[in-house]
Amino acid sequence: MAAWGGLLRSHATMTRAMNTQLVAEHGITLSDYDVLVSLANAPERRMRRVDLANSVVLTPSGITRLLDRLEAEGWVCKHQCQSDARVSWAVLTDAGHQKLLEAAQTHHADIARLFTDRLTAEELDALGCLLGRLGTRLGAAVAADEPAA
Amino acid sequence: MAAWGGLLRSHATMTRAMNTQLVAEHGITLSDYDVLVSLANAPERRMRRVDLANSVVLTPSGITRLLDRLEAEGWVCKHQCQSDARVSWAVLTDAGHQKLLEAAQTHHADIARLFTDRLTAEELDALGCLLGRLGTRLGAAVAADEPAA
DNA sequence: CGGTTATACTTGAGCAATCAAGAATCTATC
DNA sequence: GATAGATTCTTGATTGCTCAAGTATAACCG
Repeated sequence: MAAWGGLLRSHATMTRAMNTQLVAEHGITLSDYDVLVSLANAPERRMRRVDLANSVVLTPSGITRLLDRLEAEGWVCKHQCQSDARVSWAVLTDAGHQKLLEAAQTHHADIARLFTDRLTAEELDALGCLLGRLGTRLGAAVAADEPAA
Repeated sequence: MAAWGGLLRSHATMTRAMNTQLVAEHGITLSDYDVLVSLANAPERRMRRVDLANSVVLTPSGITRLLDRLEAEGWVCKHQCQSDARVSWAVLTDAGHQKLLEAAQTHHADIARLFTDRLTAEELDALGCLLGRLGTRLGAAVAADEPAA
């Protein structure tokens, strides 16, 4: 129970700080950033919108609107799938990748500052492990999807 | 870094599940619930709006609008402070307390199910401890508008 | 085939939270 | 005791997301 409270509070506080900083310094939200990261790590730097939604924990419509913004900025472009006319790929552009690298610099520094200033490497490791298990297992159980992609 | 990703994902997934459940079963959001809990735990079941905002990590205006909803439902009432005309107490009504108890039942069960099904008591304890430290320490550092760079 | 069902995505309406700005009140200083 | 600066709270405009509904395509199956 304390863990839940802690999770709620620490997440809310951190997320707010991170988001504010990203918006102020780079003009993107934390969700935007996460999408850019997901795309950058994806093969050929592209993902189906559905998978993207799953990856950053947003609804399909949320992704549509988020990508609208990113497309308007030229960081992502839409590409129709050949074999399945329903799916449209979200493809990270070079400009988008550039933007990501740019944002990552300060963002990584912020993360490091927030975490490593307050927890030891061991604790961090333990935390990552616990949260990782919670997140993935939970995703499967609750969202009732995601075969551990 | 993995910890941050894990935190983001696990929180997003859990929060969504919890919020959906609370809305569906009790017609309140997770923030609403947290406010009710904070008030219930406060001395005389009342808090200043500023402190409430701090407690659930919302902006002052966010609290105003949230309390508007709660007041409309009769779960909270506004009470002017005698000694300082600026502050208005948010006071938990009996109906509000009743509502909280009602919601807590299923909510606690959900929390327990999500956590204890996936982590041992020891792990839970460790997680709570780590997150607690992150949350509180962070709150002080970042909320104080710590300059970037 | 043709019909049903499932999947991928978009759109309109709505909502909760944010920021920016403002009103009211307290506190400190001269 | 007036004036300047905090502090508490509210309001208007905007944002990012959700839900519900809709379109279009694919897959299954008689």
